[in-house]
Amino acid sequence: MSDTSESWRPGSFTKNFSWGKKENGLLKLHQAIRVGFDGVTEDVERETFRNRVKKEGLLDYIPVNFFLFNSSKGGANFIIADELVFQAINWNHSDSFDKLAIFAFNFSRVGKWRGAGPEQRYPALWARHYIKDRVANQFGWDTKKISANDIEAFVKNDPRYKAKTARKLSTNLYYLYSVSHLSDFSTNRVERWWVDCLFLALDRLIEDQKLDGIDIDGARYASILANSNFGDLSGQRSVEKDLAEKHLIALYDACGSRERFSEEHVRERTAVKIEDVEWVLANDVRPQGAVHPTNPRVLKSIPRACAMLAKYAGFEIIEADELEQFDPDKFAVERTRRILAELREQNIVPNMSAEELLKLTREK
DNA sequence: GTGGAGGTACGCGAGCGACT
DNA sequence: AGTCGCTCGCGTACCTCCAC
Repeated sequence: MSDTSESWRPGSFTKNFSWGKKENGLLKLHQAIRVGFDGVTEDVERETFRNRVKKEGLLDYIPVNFFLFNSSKGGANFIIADELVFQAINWNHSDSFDKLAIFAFNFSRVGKWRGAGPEQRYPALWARHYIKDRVANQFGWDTKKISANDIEAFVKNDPRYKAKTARKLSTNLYYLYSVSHLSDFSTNRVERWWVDCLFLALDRLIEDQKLDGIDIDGARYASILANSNFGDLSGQRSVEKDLAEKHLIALYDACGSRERFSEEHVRERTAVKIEDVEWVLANDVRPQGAVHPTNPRVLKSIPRACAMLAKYAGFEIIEADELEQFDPDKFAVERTRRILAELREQNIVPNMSAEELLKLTREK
């Protein structure tokens, strides 16, 4: 994807979406994914996905050509099960889903399928660059500066934009940004949707390379993520996010990257990584949360089977019920209390004064 | 001005026959 | 057997028009 050879094409983005009421956000995309995958987080044939979705009178092109990832196996075209699909299937529609989805759109890597032109693999480069070059780098994520006119001026003035018209594309994109809460990307805190974006970006980057016959191993996850402009595309950058990134990459790798959705793979992986593990079949099939002890905002929803692997990677597990109304501050307080109680139980008492301790920490 | 419906032109690739 | 070139159909890209 070098800059000089890039060609920005609108594709069917100048077509109308019928997203419905503005307050519903990207609900129709959420519905299309659930219907297209028939509620199962497993790769599905593109043809099957489209037929299911069309039968329900839902959108088809826009989801498959802009939001999801296409790959082929044995000559057939598939839509792969990735983080966006996992979130759509396991949680009801929410603002968080919309933010993850709009990130996927801006990330603009949707793979290949039979009959697709080469530029369709990166279908929304105009959006990707608008976010990275204009919104992140020029506006510093002051999203109030985004408007249809600004988008139009941006694409029209770029020689890489190759289409006869720009108005419809600009109004469509502006509409999409306003309904999907892009304005929340200005936060410098780590939030649930951002954590999901990171997993999604890795899913897509790895699959994109796989299309060219390149396998990416865990040691390269950090560098491919950095080269993909994930930082700029996922919102305001911050130290908290940079620190979280390291832990999340480790978690992603530990859970087996995209294999995390296959219980069979996770089971084998767990047996290899952890000795004497006892596999307990749970009645509850809902995903769980993995929290990093250094920052309870680093909370990732993971398939239930991955719990052991997440623990192995240094995360703590929280139950599906807790996940819904998880409060990071409360978690931090309770965790400290628990650790102190454990220390007390083991008769471990401080042998220095508070003043001495403070002096020690200041010198570090 | 903007979202939505419908329409059409066009390009790509599958399929097939002709020729080497 | 391999490859070249042509046709055809489908999917896609983009347009116009309409309602509000």
